[in-house]
Amino acid sequence: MNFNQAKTQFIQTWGTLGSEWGINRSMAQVHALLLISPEPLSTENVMEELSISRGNANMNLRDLMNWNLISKVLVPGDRKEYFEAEKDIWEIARRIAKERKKRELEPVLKVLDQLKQADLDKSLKTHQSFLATINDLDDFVGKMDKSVEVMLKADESWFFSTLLKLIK
Amino acid sequence: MNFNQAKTQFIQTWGTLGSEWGINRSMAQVHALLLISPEPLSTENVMEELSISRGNANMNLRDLMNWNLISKVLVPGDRKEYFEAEKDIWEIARRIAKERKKRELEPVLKVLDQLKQADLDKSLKTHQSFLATINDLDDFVGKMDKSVEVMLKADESWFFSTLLKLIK
DNA sequence: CTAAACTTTCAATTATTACTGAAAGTTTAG
DNA sequence: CTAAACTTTCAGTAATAATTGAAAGTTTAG
Repeated sequence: MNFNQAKTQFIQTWGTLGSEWGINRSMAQVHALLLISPEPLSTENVMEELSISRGNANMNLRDLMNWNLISKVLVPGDRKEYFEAEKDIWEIARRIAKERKKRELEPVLKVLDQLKQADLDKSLKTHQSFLATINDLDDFVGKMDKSVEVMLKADESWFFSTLLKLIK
Repeated sequence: MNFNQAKTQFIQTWGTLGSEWGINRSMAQVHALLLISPEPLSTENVMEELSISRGNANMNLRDLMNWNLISKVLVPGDRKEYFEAEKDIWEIARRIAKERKKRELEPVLKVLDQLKQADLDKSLKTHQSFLATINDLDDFVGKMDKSVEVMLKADESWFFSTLLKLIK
């Protein structure tokens, strides 16, 4: 396998993985492209490399900025904007975890807490069962949330070594 | 908020969360419905409760079986099939983690390992950068994979207490 | 065996999500 | 100031994913 094949397959694979995890395929591909690029790339570069439109490239670059996964780079003497990706995988994982916690975990926790307040008749089996599930989930999601906090504060080697040395 | 409102909102919320994580909305809703139901439900029950078609109900119930999240229950004297969900949230999390590991993590690891073999010219910056990213990712995804293994072997209280007591 | 009860399949349709490209908006060099 | 260089927006279109419902398949009671 030569470089271009490998590069294409990497971008492809990352795109597929992304879409399996609810991330827009193109966004994941743009990210992959920037991850392996030694130099910052312009919108045009991205358009060409991935054969996508200007609008698409622009939107996904903007989204990646909102996820804190890439940043703008100014090249002196050039009016174009260039983009480069954070390359530290652990840092990437933390930023993704942070965003998903904020966007998904926290809202769900809020809903679960509200549902606990619903006025139920505890003599009914259906209501009991509902409450039990909600309570269990709230507890679990709360622990997940806290775990992500731990991860956000931790450094990589500590985090994995704590986790992994216990497998033996 | 009364029971039916709470129930509807829970099913709704779970469906939304599911689709944010790459899981079909209906499948997540069927799962939510079964999670809070004190009794096993038939395909007809599911169709009525969620106002979905027979085909849709059947497919999603089958998928949930493939994910090991629900199982068939036989009710004596009844030819219909009934379904009940695993209710232990930690067990649910383990089964989901197990499946996603198998379906998504492992294939990606395999690709990354192949990409490491690509024949590259290490004097080129682009190739160096590619290889560095692939290596870092492979390492990281490998650790994630191992962490899931730890989780699969662990029991809940141990797992979270190990993780959480270190936040202080 | 066979007809009723039930489950599964899948082509056609509908809903959702993503993408394009041209126009509008913004910035800056001169 | 203004025209060129660049970025953003968004209505229309295309691609993808999910759903329906009727027909085909399967099982079992009698």
